[in-house]
Amino acid sequence: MADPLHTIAATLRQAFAGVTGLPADTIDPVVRPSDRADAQVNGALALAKQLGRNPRELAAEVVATGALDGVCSAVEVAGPGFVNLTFRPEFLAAQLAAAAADARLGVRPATHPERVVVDYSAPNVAKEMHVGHLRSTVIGDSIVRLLAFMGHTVIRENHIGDWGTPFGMLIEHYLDLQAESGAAPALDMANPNPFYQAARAKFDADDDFKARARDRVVKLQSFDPETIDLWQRLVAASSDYFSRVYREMGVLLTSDDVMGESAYHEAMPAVLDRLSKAGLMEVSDGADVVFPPGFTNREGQPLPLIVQKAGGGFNYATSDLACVIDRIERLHATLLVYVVGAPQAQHLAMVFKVAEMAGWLAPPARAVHVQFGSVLGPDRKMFKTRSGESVRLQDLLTEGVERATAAVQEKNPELTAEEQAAIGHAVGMGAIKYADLSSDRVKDYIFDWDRMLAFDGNTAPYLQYAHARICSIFRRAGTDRADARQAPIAVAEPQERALALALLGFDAAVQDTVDKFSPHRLCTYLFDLAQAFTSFYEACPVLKDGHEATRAGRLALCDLTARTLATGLGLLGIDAPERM
RNA sequence: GCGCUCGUAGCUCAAUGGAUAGAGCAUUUGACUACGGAUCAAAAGGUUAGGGGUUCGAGUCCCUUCGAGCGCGCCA
Repeated sequence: MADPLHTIAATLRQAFAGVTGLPADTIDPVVRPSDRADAQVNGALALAKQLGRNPRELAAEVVATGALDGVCSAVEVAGPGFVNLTFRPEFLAAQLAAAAADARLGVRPATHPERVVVDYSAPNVAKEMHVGHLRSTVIGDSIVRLLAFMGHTVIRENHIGDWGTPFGMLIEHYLDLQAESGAAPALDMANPNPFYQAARAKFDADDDFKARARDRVVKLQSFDPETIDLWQRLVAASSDYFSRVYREMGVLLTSDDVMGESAYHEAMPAVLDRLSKAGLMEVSDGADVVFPPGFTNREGQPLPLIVQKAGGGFNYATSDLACVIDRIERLHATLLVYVVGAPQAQHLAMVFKVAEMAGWLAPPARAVHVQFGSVLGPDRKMFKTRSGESVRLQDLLTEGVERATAAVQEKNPELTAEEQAAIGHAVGMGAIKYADLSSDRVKDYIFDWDRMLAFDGNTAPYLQYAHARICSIFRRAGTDRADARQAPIAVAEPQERALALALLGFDAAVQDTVDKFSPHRLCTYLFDLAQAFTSFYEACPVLKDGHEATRAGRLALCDLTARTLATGLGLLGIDAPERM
């Protein structure tokens, strides 16, 4: 184990058990980072309370066992019963060596690997990908990478909006265009709004068109071959476009991950059947519904989840339930992760509740709504263009890359245009993603180009710069990175010590991030690490130091820092260029 | 009306129930013939929206008031 806190917690659990007589597996020694020492132990306070003892005495008894003498140079009881720990440099060096030798950099894999479905992005066919899809895509992608890194089997699913009543009018409009031009219309899914809005306008204005559109929906839902073919063209065009955007973003989703609403269409009757057999179905105002407990409407009456509309059609609740069944019974997932905006919280809670009531979602299987807030403009309202339209995702990405590329050109005029473009892409995309990931996802955040692209502060460019500087040291040193990491690391200077402690916190940071599905925790960690590195960089010369052992040890420290930064950024879906 | 989420420095944000609430930006003061200054060192900045409660200990948990955003039966 490369995490000293984790290593020490195991030791202390035994020590507390010996002193208190309690079973070790019920004891949490509560070992935490501290600004007063390398770490602090808080477990004595709670245990003393539980046993009716004096916490300082209990803490002193644990210290007196000498369990920590091998790893700590100072152990002292302070305040009401805290224990402050100072690690021995040799202990830190050994932990660093373990991390450096580990391809996972000390991050422990999951003790119980699972099959996990992550549902994210979910744009709509024949509609724009806009800023509203940014968060689901970026957060979801990071969660996919984190879960996979932990050793879970991750199944990505892109639940695109490819089914439902709008397709009647879209297909009829498509046919109108075809009849007018005499050829298959070109579908520009990078700019689908004119197409969608023209269809919508006809639908609203023209009763005849409206009737055709409704008729077409019926044909679609009964799998009329000609209609399916037309529908397929729309879906394929959009899906191709989505894939292009994902490639540009460096997001893992591909067309193979598409599991749109249409994929569950055939499974929906069985949902009703099974709900009926489970005795959960009721009829309310002509619709078939389930009343999950704990939900009420405006009038304080029980709120139903409608699974079949009064007219006989299904809705998204039905398809979401079919989706739960599919993920559990076909894919054998035990964890369903929904990376969906906060406004869907009640809907998803009701779907999960009904799935539990029906027995589909039963332990160990469970569903988690990884919800997130909105992207706001500088006015603190929903981020819109000046003309009040939603911001196209593509435009946002392009602008970010352009701004970053301009900065790279200014700072590095000596690089080739190709190199500048590649670095600009990494920095611009990284800045956008990092801005989205670095604040608590449940809160809204304000979109601000200047702040996210700043080279100071908690930004992607700052982290990327720290990484690039280390790469620069190795270019200059002419030392092979893999050789450099073999050298023993001495922890002598305060900045070396601070950097060492930061590096050894990687495991805890990743575990915490995954447990809470909160990428901002990893961001905070990486920023702290980068700051510890730059302080070290200022204070501790690597190549200029005269002693060979010091130089080798510091190079090893640099290598581990660079790998930790690159790996951490990678878990966020962000590239770490070697120069910038 | 009910429900969910939020309210922390001038601004943008952190803080698994642990000691003195931390960063960054902006402001002020230092360090440049630089292992890459896209940097570093430091100062200043707070009644954690208000009020109760639980706890050895509360920004965090519970209740309540105020404020903001989003939901609340046949769109998805």
